[in-house]
Amino acid sequence: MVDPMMPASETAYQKIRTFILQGEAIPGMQLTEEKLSEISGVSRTPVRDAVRRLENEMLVVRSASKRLFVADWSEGEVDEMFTLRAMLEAHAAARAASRIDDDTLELLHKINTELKDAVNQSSPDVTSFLEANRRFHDLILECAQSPRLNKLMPALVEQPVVRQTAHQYTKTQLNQSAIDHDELIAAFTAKDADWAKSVMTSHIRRAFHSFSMAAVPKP
Amino acid sequence: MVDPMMPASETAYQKIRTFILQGEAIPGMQLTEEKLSEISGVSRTPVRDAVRRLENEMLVVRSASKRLFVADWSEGEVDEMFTLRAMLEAHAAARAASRIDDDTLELLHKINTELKDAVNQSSPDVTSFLEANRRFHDLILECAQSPRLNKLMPALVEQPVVRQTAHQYTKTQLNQSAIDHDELIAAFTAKDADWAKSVMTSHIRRAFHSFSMAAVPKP
DNA sequence: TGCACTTCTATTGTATACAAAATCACCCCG
DNA sequence: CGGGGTGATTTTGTATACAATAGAAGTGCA
Repeated sequence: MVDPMMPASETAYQKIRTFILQGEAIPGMQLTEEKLSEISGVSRTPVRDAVRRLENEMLVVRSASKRLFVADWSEGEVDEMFTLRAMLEAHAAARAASRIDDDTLELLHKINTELKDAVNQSSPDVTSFLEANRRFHDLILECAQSPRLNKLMPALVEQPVVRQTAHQYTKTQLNQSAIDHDELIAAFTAKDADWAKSVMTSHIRRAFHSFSMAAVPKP
Repeated sequence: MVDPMMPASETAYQKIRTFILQGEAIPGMQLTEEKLSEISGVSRTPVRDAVRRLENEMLVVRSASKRLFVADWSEGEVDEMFTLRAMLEAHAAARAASRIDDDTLELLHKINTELKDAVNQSSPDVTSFLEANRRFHDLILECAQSPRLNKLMPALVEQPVVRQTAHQYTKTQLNQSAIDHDELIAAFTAKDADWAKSVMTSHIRRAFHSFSMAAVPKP
């Protein structure tokens, strides 16, 4: 599936990223460049390139003495992340509403159908759900045609804690995402920027509260 | 003033950044790693580190074939940059309003006094103005205590076009900034997040329109 | 002339060796 | 037993050489 002749720095980026997102890495643990080059099978030079990218996504952090660690956030930081993501994705949705074309609308519909299929299994296929969800949001971002927004978003999505708790979501919660997406498509079809913006804001904030409940279940 | 034992990658970062921001670099011109290592006096390895940082600030861009160029934006992109900056800095101001302490308030006041001094010369000292302005906004950002916001902001400030047109601002426009800052301080003193947010939004959007007029003077 | 193909050159990518810096462990002295 | 320093070890930083790739410039053939 992946390009076998991928540059080493890209290999390193993907391997390390997966290592962190899949939860093999413990938040706060140290990552030496040496160790990372073993994990990814390339030398330290491309590893350092990969690490710079991961630093910008805030998946790894650097201590004052330049040592690397797997990121670890407080509850407040996760909250702030969702807040910022809601602001920026809502803005993206508003821009997309003004710029969207019929082909893109159709594609969004197709992706959301796949998302629904992933949910409507006897036990929902969370991996496929996350994959379809990512593609849905990425397409909107692309449609917003804002290079700067594209640069900023990676620092606000795909965080390990969030990914891991996704498996605890109920079918009802996953279905609500599909319903939100349908309403977004309706707003896009009407080319109503305000509507799209509002729906996206609700969508992200609801995701945050679903996450909070899954992460810290009340007894 | 600068640390003489600065790491080479930091030297490279500052030299290249200055090279671009001071307008010695022409938007769209190619930057080879070789050339950059000559400019900064270090080898290509630390240059590559520096370039990664500059890429995130979108001061340099990479073509599909990985060649580097000085960034060059359309009017629409500058507009979008100010819009995003207004959103995020307003959010930062709101957070800061809830968290600010007396020492920080006093410091903000002191910085704004320096800013006013820079403006109230027979011919305003634009360099000092920009310096004080930067410190004022940086302090608010720090006070917002959001690591993520801190990571995002560098991609939205200090753009070459903006810096260069700053020298064309009228004394009235520069003074208006000082007045905005005073009102921000008032909002912070009252710990009124909404007020702070509104003032910051107006402040950034006014700056955008001042910039537009300076950049594209109407006959 | 136009256009494919091939060589050459410019530029980025990677590995490795060594330098610098930070951390750690230990020992000595009080 | 504690504190401070000192040497060893780990880790990051830098330079350099070479490999791989993209772009440019020719070259020959129709």
